[in-house]
Amino acid sequence: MTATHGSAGDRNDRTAVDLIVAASRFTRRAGRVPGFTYSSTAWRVLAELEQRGAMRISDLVHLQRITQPTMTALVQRLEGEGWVTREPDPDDGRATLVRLTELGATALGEYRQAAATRITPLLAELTEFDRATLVRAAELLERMSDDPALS
Amino acid sequence: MTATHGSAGDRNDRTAVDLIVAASRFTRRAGRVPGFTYSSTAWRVLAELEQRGAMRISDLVHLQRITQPTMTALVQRLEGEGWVTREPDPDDGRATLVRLTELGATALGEYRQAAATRITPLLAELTEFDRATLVRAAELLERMSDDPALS
DNA sequence: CTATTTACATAGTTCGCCTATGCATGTTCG
DNA sequence: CGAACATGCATAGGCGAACTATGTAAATAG
Repeated sequence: MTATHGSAGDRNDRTAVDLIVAASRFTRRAGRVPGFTYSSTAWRVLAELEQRGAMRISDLVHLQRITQPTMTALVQRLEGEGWVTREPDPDDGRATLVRLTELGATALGEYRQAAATRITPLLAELTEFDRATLVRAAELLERMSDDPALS
Repeated sequence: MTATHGSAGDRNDRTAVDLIVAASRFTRRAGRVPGFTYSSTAWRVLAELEQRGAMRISDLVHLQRITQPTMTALVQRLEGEGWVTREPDPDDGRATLVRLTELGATALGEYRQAAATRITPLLAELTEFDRATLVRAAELLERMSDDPALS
């Protein structure tokens, strides 16, 4: 970090790095829930399917920023768990539609419950203002994550 | 998420889950910097060594929440890059001290620079209040990450 | 119709995590 | 003092998570 002059750009650089580090650490510690061996990406895929309904593998690829073969492999594993189903896309003979199953929704809910159980008590220790800060920060992180510049 | 009653606990559960998801997505998108193939954990280890000086493998294990063999392997790879050195700990014949090299500090700086380059413009588009929100959120995430409950 | 693009599966590789195990050193206690 | 136990880390093996490369089939463009 070049801290020669305290311009806004430099301050934002520092904030950017701090944010990446903090998010990374938090993700590592909060996201790995004992007893749940699948990765953050897997849970994010399930959540995306829950929110949006059936999606193509290529759609998931774009949203999750991993390569198509990685996504194919993951979807195959999730299918093996009975958490998703795969069917041909009626609109395009090349494409596959991935759909969340009830079993998958249940598994996702259980992961969420387990993850929340570890974080919620920490949130309860914060002030109302700090909690609101984190709520807003989550929104901002999501928004930034969706920015085309981060593709 | 059981939204049957709007108690604070449930709201905090929801916030906890949103935070985990948002941090995970942001980490995936912001932390994977084109041209830099090492994982978040690797950069965090380098940053920790930079901040604290030479450390034992077991110290790094505790701080990063990964197993000792995983850390041994990572340190070996980092050593192979010339980013860290390993030497016997004079205080304990079993232990190894890992030390950041100048090359490692340079590599870390380059990663930071590259990572910041992609996020900083997004920060510049936010209001001053939202930026302050993210600064505070980073602090809170770090604090929560350090909580013994998340071990 | 041909050429090109798109969608996804397969193959191979490396990294990132894990558990299990083994060796060496350090500590405690009878 | 020596045995039992604890600690620190390296190695081995396994699987998931990521990648690039490649191939097949379907869709699109000219």
